[in-house]
Amino acid sequence: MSGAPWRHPMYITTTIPYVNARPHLGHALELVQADVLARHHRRRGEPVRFQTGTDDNSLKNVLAAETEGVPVRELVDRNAAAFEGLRGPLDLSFDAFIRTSSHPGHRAGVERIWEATRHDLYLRHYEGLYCVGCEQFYPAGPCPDGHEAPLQPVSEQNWFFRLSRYRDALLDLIRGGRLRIEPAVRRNEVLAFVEAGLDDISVSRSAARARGWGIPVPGDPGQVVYVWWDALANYVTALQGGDYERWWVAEPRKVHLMGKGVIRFHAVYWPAMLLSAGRPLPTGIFVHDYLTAEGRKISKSSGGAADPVALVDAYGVAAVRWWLLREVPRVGDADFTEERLVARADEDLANGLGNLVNRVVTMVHRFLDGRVPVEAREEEPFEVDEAVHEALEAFDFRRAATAVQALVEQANRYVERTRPWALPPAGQEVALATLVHACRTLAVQLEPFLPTAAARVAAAVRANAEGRLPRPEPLFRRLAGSRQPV
RNA sequence: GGGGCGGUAGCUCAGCCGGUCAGAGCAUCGGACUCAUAAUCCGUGGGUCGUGGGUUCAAGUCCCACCCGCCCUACCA
Repeated sequence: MSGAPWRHPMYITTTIPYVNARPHLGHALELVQADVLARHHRRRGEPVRFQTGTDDNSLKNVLAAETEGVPVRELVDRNAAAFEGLRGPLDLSFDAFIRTSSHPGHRAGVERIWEATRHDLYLRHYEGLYCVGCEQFYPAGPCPDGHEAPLQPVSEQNWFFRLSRYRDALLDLIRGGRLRIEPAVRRNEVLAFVEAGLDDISVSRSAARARGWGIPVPGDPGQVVYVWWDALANYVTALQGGDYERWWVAEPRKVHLMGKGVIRFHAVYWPAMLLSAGRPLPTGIFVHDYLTAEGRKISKSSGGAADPVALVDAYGVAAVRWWLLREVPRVGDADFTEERLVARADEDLANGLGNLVNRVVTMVHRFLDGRVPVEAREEEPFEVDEAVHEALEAFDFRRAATAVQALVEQANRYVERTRPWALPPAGQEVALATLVHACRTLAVQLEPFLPTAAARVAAAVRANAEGRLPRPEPLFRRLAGSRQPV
């Protein structure tokens, strides 16, 4: 047996948003969180698949296209491209981007799952009030979410799924921890919901009402598959060939990230669907809360303040990612303001990290002719690896980012304590070698959070062929006062 | 209607099983330093821990009621 430790593979997904509009900061939050997890686990040597994408088949897309007066295909393509285009500006490292309307294996995959759950499907005549906004039926109006569109009276034959029979199995899974739901508040919510008893759910819609958009029900072309049934399946349909075995069956960790609004679909419907189909289940569900922007709910009308690309253009990707990671609590909504973004970036990145690297490198040049005597290093405990790992295991991105920031503060205190400029040459070597080491550690620790900035830090403290550090240059400019609000 | 979460210094928040838990960061004020992006480091002030009861030798920390904000769920017609 080889002594190499086994590295637990990890499959990380975000939800696939419907694309009736361009992405906003809330989408960026989920993507960046997933990205941090992906990079963190890759760094630990674990195989990672990080997948995201778009739900193209939602009826809301059809309605948005009608409102705009453009073909659905065109609107969906355009907005899906905007989501995929987040990759560059936000420094995302997803391995796969699935679009439910065009992924080569998706439709066939949905059809297979449909067949596999057929023993739990039955036709039932249904009359009810349908809210287009929620894509859901309600016994009576008005729509609890306050969608403006009036509820439509609908009378049709639909396919129903015997969700009711999975109550006990779901409770066992969640209580037993095989399906981990974080934070605990959300877990309790799901348990309460399931304990109260589950009704069978409708999993198809008439094709006419869906304007022919979506995936036809196998053997019943008059119906299309309920969009959630379709969308949830992406987590497995995107896994083609051996990928399905590798990332879904061979017991990797499988973690779904999502906003609190869609927890029921992921923690109840989706596991039940998989149980019915005889397929393996996800192992973890992490639920984040919502963002508001300048005190208001984020919506299409809230304007540029919530446009992640505009924010990156104005302030840089480091500032945007850092705000999302350092200021958003694990539990509870968070209010985004440009003021907070600027303050946090200047405080932590410019005055903290950037200034630290700059002062260290400057001293190396002034006192040591740019050379770093590595063997002289003092064993300062600049260790945060464990703290970061523990925080990320708990999906506590803020605690993890704070742990990295603590290293910056530690190093700055070390400078004040040792005062290298007042030391004799031998002492300067020790102090500066120690500090350069701290900066290199920082570059490593920062990578999952701010990959590009981390690379700049690494380059700033990397010796060239002659063993010299590059000339110091500011790594982060101060943002306060330097930019017009978005 | 039922269930749950939150209400702690000006601001954002930590405080798990009750006893240095009255804290951190920012902001304010004072000091130090000069290597650095007028950056950094040290220290100070400030709070009846939502309200009112209760349990206890001892309660932000447990119990009850109420007020405020929010979430989930249901629909009592």
